[in-house]
Amino acid sequence: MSSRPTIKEVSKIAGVSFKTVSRVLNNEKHVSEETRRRVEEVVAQLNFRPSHAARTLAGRRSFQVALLYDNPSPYYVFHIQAGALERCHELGYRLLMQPLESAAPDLVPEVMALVDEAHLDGLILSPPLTEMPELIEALDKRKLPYVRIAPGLRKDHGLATTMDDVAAAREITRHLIHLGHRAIAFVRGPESHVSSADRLAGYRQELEAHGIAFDPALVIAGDYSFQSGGAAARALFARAPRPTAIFAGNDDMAAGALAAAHEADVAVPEALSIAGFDDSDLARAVWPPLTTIRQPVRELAYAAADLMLAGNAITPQVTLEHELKVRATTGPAPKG
Amino acid sequence: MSSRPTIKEVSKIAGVSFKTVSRVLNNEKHVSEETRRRVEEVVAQLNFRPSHAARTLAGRRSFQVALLYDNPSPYYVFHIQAGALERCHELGYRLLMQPLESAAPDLVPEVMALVDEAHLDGLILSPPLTEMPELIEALDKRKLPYVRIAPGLRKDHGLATTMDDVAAAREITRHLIHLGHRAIAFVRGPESHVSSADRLAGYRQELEAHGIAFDPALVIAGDYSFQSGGAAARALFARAPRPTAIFAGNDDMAAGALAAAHEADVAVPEALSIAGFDDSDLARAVWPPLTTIRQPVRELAYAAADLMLAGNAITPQVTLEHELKVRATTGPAPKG
DNA sequence: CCCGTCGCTGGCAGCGCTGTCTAAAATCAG
DNA sequence: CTGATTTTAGACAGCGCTGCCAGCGACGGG
Repeated sequence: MSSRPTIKEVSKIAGVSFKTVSRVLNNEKHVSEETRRRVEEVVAQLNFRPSHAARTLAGRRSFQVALLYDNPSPYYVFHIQAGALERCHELGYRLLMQPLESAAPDLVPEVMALVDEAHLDGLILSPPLTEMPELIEALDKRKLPYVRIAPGLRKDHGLATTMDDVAAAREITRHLIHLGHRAIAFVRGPESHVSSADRLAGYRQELEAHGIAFDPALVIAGDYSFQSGGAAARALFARAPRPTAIFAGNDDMAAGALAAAHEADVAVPEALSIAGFDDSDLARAVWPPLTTIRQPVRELAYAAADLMLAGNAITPQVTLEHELKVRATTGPAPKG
Repeated sequence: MSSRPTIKEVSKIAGVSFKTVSRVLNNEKHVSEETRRRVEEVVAQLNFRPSHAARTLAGRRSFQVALLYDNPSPYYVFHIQAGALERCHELGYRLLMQPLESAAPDLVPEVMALVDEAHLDGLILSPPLTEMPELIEALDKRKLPYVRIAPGLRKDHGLATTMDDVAAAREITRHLIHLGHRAIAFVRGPESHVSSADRLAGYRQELEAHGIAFDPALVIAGDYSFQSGGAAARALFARAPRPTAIFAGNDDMAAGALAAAHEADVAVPEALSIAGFDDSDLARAVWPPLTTIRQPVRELAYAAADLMLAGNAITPQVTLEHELKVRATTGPAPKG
């Protein structure tokens, strides 16, 4: 570990006080153009980067935020990470990825310890951590800035980026209805995610808007996993008459249902239509490719970081557009 | 942002000097049992966590390492992250996830700037960053500790965790040969990953060990993406006679080939066997589920962090076991 | 022509710890 | 029981920055 240059060495070479170098680094005013240029030259020449630890210790900001997650989906985590990382990087912030167990009894103290230890300037919460009342409360009490990615947004509370799950679910349900389906099953996600409830609500609303009675027996509980999608489909296949379409609350479960259909020799989409939600990598990798809703995961995270670190207070909530992706797992309802 | 407790407050309550608290926190000796207990009590009671920034600045260690990656696969990144994060957490280290572009001209200065800025204690490199000579050289010169995850290991240079790609590729090729396949195509990955070359070598070796001539025409270039797997399969389907098996260098490409087979109405595994490599989430999500090699991605990363932060110098290289997962995309070669 | 103001710059304390040195108490050898 | 050593503890500097305050020359209003 060779010795790294410090701000003092830079100042010596540039022939100014080290305080002036600090000003240049922090883009403060009251530095003449001439001086600024000279300092910047030396900084570039030495490839100098100020010590993050020292700035954190001396200043009131750490330029460090954490993204809290508790999600088993590689796809989801990878993309929110990418989006948040990008915006943080652009704004000169560092991002700590922090997996957590939302059910752990010491969740709040754990988070607080992390905040203290790292002097965090803010927190980005992803589902289901967006829905932990004790956490939100503790954050508010501590006046710690935070954004929530894709929460239910029932109470429009604090900074958040989201998409309209209800509208999206209605859209894909409508797509199915327009194809002639009437017996449409819904595989819901875990209770802990408000998105599951929202998608269920959208499904139900659209059904009723078309005069189709909502049938609770057609709603099967899943947990957003591939396995649970397969199990749900198998349960549905055991019924007569079989529903002609399955709308799964996410792509993993839809892929599970699709695999179950293949296994049971149910032709998709001829005998059964399947729709997912998320447009994860999986949606394009299975056969036939899944009809689904594109959720702008990466953009949601990018906007979240932006909102917290560079946002104006005028628009505390940002809603991003989803998009119905009609692919090959949905088709006209079979006759009869 | 309420005020966090400091080491001085802890020391005041415990009735010792703050230096003694520091000793307890760092598990140094020369502290009486009695004193240690008392201090630990106060620490727990206040939920005190020492300021990472201050320790970094004052000490010679930052308890901070970064995991460098340049990989488009959510699955891969998610799992190395999980493994590395777990071991780092256990050892009291913080992990920075740092995406990078391995082809960028300023890769080395970028990394060095990161190291300086964060006072990093070490680096975990994942493919293809494990194979950048300038990076390795710069790291060596700076005497910065690093581990490489799954490099080629041709020159056994420095710390590394790896698996035997050659042997694994031989194994799965053997499985295909035992099923009666003779015309086995191979879809290779990008040049930048040594794993592609290793897997190709294993494929070739096993072929020749069974007296099957290696046919360069049966090797199609891919880039580890789903698309490239599909393209390779379509190119193969245009040939007569068609190979009876395709061994793809990773699961994404295998899934692409599988989708192409479905599209072209080629029955898998009856008319065509397909094998992948990695045992990613995808392998179980497609239909039929893929025969593949389980690569212990998470364990590789866990071991890497362990090697660098807690390892002994005696075993600088760790090789982890792979496992052949025979699922449903491979079957007896069609007669004819 | 003096004093207030503004733009630019430097001086200095201090953020919360660790490293090192030193002092006091406890332990041990002879 | 004395001198040497070890264990335990505190004092203090200083890591590399930022925040705050002071200084200094230029400029302008009265």
